[in-house]
Formats: sequence, C-alpha cells, structure tokens
Amino acid sequence: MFNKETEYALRGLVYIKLQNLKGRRPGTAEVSKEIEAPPFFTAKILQRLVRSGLLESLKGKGGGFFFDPEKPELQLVKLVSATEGDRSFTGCGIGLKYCDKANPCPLHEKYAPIRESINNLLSEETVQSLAQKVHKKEISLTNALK
Amino acid sequence: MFNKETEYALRGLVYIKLQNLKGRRPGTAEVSKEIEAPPFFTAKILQRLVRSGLLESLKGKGGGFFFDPEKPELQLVKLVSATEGDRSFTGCGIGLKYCDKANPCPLHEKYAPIRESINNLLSEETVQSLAQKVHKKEISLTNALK
DNA sequence: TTACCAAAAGACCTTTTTGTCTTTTAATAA
DNA sequence: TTATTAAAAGACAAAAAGGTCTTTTGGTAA
Ligand code: FES
Ligand code: FES
Repeated sequence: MFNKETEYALRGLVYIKLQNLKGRRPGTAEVSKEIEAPPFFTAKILQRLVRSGLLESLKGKGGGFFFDPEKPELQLVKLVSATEGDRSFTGCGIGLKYCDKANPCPLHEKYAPIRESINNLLSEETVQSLAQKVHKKEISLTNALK
Repeated sequence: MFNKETEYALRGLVYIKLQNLKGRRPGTAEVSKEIEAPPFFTAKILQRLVRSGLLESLKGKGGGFFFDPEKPELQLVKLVSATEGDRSFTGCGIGLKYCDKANPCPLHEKYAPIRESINNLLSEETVQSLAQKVHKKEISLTNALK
C-alpha cells in the first residue's frame, strides 16, 4: 500500500495528535518508540513534515511536535502527496504512461473503481479522524508479537 | 499499485499470450519493444518467470516465449506472488506487523474491504483473460504520447 | 557437423529507499 | 546569561529496486 516513510509518518502523526488531545507534545524519541519505528529515520520524517507545513514543532525544553489547532484537519491524501508524490493513486494499473478511459488498458475496467475507492478513503479520512478512532475505541497503533 | 518488475511482467505476458494466439512465439527484443520496457531488464524478468514455471521458452532459431497450453490460466495473484512476494496485498494499511481484525488499526475498517476487492480482482483475472480483452476489443498495452 | 540463433546465467552498475549519526540552532528554565 | 533540552540540518551508509551487458548454453536448420 504505502512505502515505509508514509507508514511511519501516518503512525507518528496519529500518535502525536493523540498526545496533543491529552495536552502533551511528544518528541522524536517518544514517537519512534511508541510507533515502533527507527528513531533517527522517524526524526527525519517528522522534520520533513514540519518543513512542508503539515506539522508544527518547538525546540528546547518542553518542546516537541504538535498540530496547529487553527489549521484544517490533515487529509491522508495531503500526507501521501507530501511523502510519495501526487502520482501514487492516479496512474494506470499496468503502468501505462497515463490512465485514459477512452483508451483503456485491459485492467482498467476493474481497477479504476478500486483506485477511486482508495482515493475516497484518502480524502475522507484525516490524521485527526484516525486519532479519534484510536481515542474512542480499543484500536491500536502497534501490535507487537504476543 | 505494482512495482516495475510486475508491470513489465504483466504487460509482457499479455503480449506473449496475444502472439501465441496468432501462432507466434515472440523473443525478448520483440516483447520489450512492443511493451515499451527496457530490453535487458525485460529479458531478465522473462527468464525468472520461466525459471519459476509460469512461462515456457525455447532457445535457438524460431525460439521464443510461450504458454504451455496444458497448464491452467495464470491468475494475476500467482504472478504478483512470484514477482513481489506473498505479502503484497495481505498486510496492514499502516504497516503493523500483521493485520488482525480482532485488534484492528484505525484504517482497517475502511481499508480491509478495498484490499479484499483487489485480491478478488487478482484472483478473477488471468493473463489469458486480459489477453482476450485486448484481442476482442480496441484495448491496448501501450499508449505512447500523441 | 557446422553455422547460427536466441534464451540462460550471472557479473556489474545506477538510482531510490531506508536508515544512521554528528553538528548546529533555537527555545526554555534556573 | 548560562546550562540544558530538543528539533534542524545535513553528511554518510546500507539495502533494495531498477537496469545493463557479456559470456555461456542449448536448440535449429542448412
Ligand atoms: S488505462 Fe490502465 S488503469 Fe486506466
Ligand atoms: S490492522 Fe491495519 S489494515 Fe487491518
């Protein structure tokens, strides 16, 4: 589905939002540990998200990562665009230069609707909506062996 | 959706089957040209498919690639397993170690049905069924610019 | 049986992805 | 204003994906 960077970003952002709800601002060490992702890589990914304006951060004592309450919820499609680029879920299923329903590949008829449902999912869900699910239900961000 | 190897394999196999229907056995040069894939890489990929028993080949004059008429149709899921490994469309959407509906991630509820429809597609469709579509309709394996 | 043809095998290379680590910068608190 | 804290920046490296090329092997046909 997603590449590693997107997976870590997704889990990390949901964890950060979840902590924000509790009035906390987690740092890289805490985030990486809680989402079971490589520490330095997690730090780099969070940095990139801040630079691209999807996340806020504060240095120094009491610093960490948080979401700007002023900004609208972060749609997953925005996140994926930032980490994997726009072309992720727009291309042809068998790799033609572009997907053209007027000149479709043999997979188009069945694949195009699936691709659309993925795009719907990515538009509907946000980091905040996912955090809400974790917050309310018994739903998790990790599932370590045993 | 798929990685490059799978894309080239898919396009290549459909092209080969299409030619088989016309009584021909195309070689690597022809296949790579027709599906617009890198020649040497295409050759390597077809070799792997032969080694894994999904495709047949003949060396020497008049040689080339072809499907064994005795064998059942090649489900796309078989092909994808061979090129990308089994875990391609079984894993968790946000990268948890495994997808467990008893302990779901926040994306599970909406993602699992999509993943299943992808798996249905990959089970239903075969290289032969795709070749049939290209054969019957005005459907293509390439769509060069202009 | 020789010449030729085309796939098989495998070495090699490039790019991208994934990951690590050190140094610098900025914020806070004492 | 100094010590401490934590992110920012960026160099570096390992691994995987993507791609190229040469040599060998096994067929075919003349
Ligand atoms: S043309 Fe291939 S998916 Fe639309
Ligand atoms: S647990 Fe994540 S998709 Fe099922």
